[in-house]
Amino acid sequence: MPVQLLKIVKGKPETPLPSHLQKEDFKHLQEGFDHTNKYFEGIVVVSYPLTKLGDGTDFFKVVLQDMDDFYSRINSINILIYGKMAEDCAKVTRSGDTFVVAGFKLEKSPTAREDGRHDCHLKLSEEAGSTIFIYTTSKKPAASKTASLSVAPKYLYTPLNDLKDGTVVNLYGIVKFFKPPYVSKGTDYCSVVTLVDPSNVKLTCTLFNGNLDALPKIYKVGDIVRFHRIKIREYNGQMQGITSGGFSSLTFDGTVGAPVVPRTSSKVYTFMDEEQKVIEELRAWAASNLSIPGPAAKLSGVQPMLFFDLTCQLVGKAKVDGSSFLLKVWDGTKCPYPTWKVPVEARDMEGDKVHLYQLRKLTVDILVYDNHVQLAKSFQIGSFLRIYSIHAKQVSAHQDVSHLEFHLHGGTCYGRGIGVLPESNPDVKELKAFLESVDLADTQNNESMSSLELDSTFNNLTDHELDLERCQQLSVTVLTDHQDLSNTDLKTILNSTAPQQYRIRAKLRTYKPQKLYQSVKLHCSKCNSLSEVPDGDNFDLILQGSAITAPNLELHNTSWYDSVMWTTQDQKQRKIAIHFVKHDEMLQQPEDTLLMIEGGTLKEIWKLTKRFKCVIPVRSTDNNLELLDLSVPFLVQGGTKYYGCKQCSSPKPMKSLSSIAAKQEPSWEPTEIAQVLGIEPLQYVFIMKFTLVDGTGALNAYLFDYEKFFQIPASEILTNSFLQEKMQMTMNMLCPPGRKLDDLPWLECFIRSYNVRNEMKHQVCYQIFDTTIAEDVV
DNA sequence: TTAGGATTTG
Repeated sequence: MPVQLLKIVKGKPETPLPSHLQKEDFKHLQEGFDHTNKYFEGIVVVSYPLTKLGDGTDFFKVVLQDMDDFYSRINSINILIYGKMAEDCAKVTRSGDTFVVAGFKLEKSPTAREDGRHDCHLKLSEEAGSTIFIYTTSKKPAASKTASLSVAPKYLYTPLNDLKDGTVVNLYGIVKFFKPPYVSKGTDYCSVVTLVDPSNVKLTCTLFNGNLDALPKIYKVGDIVRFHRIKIREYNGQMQGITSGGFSSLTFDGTVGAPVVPRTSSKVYTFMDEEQKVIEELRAWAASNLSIPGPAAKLSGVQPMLFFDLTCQLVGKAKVDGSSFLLKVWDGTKCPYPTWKVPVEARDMEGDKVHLYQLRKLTVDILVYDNHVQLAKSFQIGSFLRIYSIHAKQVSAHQDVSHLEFHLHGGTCYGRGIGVLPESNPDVKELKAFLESVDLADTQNNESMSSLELDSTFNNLTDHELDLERCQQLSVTVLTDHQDLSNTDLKTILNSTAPQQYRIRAKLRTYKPQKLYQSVKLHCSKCNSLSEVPDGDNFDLILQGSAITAPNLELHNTSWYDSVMWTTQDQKQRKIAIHFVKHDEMLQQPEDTLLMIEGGTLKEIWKLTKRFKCVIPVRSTDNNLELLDLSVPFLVQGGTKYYGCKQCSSPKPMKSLSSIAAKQEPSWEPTEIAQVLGIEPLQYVFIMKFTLVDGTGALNAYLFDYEKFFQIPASEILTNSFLQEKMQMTMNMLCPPGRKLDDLPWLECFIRSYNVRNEMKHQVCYQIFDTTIAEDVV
């Protein structure tokens, strides 16, 4: 029978397809392939009315969507059916049915350019010996002969590039932007969500509901949502989604490898293996195509003048005035800047007084305004909040002294708002564990409290003023050793022979370089050479050069790594191969995985380092995978590029890494990786020249510091704007711009003198050592 | 109905 309707039982056809038929891939529907005994399967996404051609032949056209590669740019194909077969099909076909077609004739499609579908179409007719099997999803059979059909309901999901005005659809999307639910000016809560999917089309949805719980539980950009029955409308020339009757949603964590557990308030929902597969596909697509922000900032990482999201616990709350409300929160870390305390009467502060006092040095005050007040009032003390787009406002109160204020301004621009996170949220679990581990005695003296001290919690103490005063009298640096030495004045040191060690008390009159990023160099501890940190342009050029050679397929998929390869769709048709190193024959979690990449660009490598633990750019030769030129990093981990010394390294092929992969718990430490690869690693170091004065004389001392002096790793400074800011603040504290010598703070340092001789001259130089910035300065 | 992404100016 040319057209057969098949009954579906438990998701499978009751009658199997004839065994001689084999499935044909969408991409193999090309001229030149033999399609005898092959079938193609797809879902009917469009069916046209039955028509008659000029010669009186019946004609029926449907569009089938390839479900194996649902998110390819081209994933649908025109099916043209003629004669009696057209008439039969037209009677029973419904959108969403699965069509299996065999015995078709393949031809170039004259409409491919205009309809964006497959460049071939399939022609079927009884005369040509074609067969069509239809798995119908319609509950109401279209023809009497199918009256016995029973099928599970099946949802059809529309890609975002295929949305039509006035329709109600089901869809999946990755959250690109969202406003957490807020109180609208009408009767409902409102949440605005912008989605994107692998068609690369965006859709902004405006969702209303009187019940906060009925809106999608989105916690961060990158979450994945499934919307059912969302209405599509055109607004300002673009498609827009809006809640319609029966709207429901599921939200999933967008992290690759995270459990696929839907967040929803619905008691009943469908979610099956197929849907799980879609979520996993979307996660994978997002991981390599979208830049999903990394972990949110902690209070210790707040950057002045910027906006940030904070996951925190509510410790106290208080009404301030009609348009603002105070939330006192903590996340277990200490903000490195002086922060303001909003003056509030103790009796107005809701929260556990003892807890508020104990945490007083770790809590920050966040003042929320206008539309956020109503929501803020409703939060329970102790609950976990995510506050989106807090403004870290830098306010100068006195000369050279500033503090940070945290405001959640009115309005909902940029997703500004507050959401309560459930205790089941992984970020909350992590935060709770961290808060429990915080040793309060570590950050403050945990003395017993008097009522007087309790009151002082709410006084507007300006800690930073006290800090400044301390800096005027005490030293802003401290010694880490040799406390028994007494001070020597600079004049005596200048008149002495080298080498010797001294303890000094001096002021920093000036320092070089003034542009702090210029102070970072690379140092080889073996040959003692110093070199500049290569710039990214050079990295990119070398990557481009290495991308010319195609990956060697013989080196793919070995016992210790799995490989994937693809070709870019741009004109260059660049081939990229990624080799994921396995452990115990298994792939590890992305955050534990080391991968090697061939043919990638700087941008692609950068994206991969956000997801994966280590990325090593490589190239293939006839026999081996090898490192690139040592002008580029031999390893990129987190934000840091690790370089090797060109003089002291003897690079080995990448297979040397397999010895680390085989270890019990490979930690992928850069030094260990360097060692097995024959690389002498270069270390990032700060090199600065301090001009020190003490009233008896002036001398230049070099600072050579990996981390100890500034308590900032030199390896991280170039990629971390917070650390740059912190270092600048430290230097401003050591040497405040525009101050008279009298007003400069004292530094206590150890210096050592040493001789530098060449043929022409002899010089005594000085180097600072065993000295660090005082804890309360940084 | 409400909002329709695109930082307050406290």
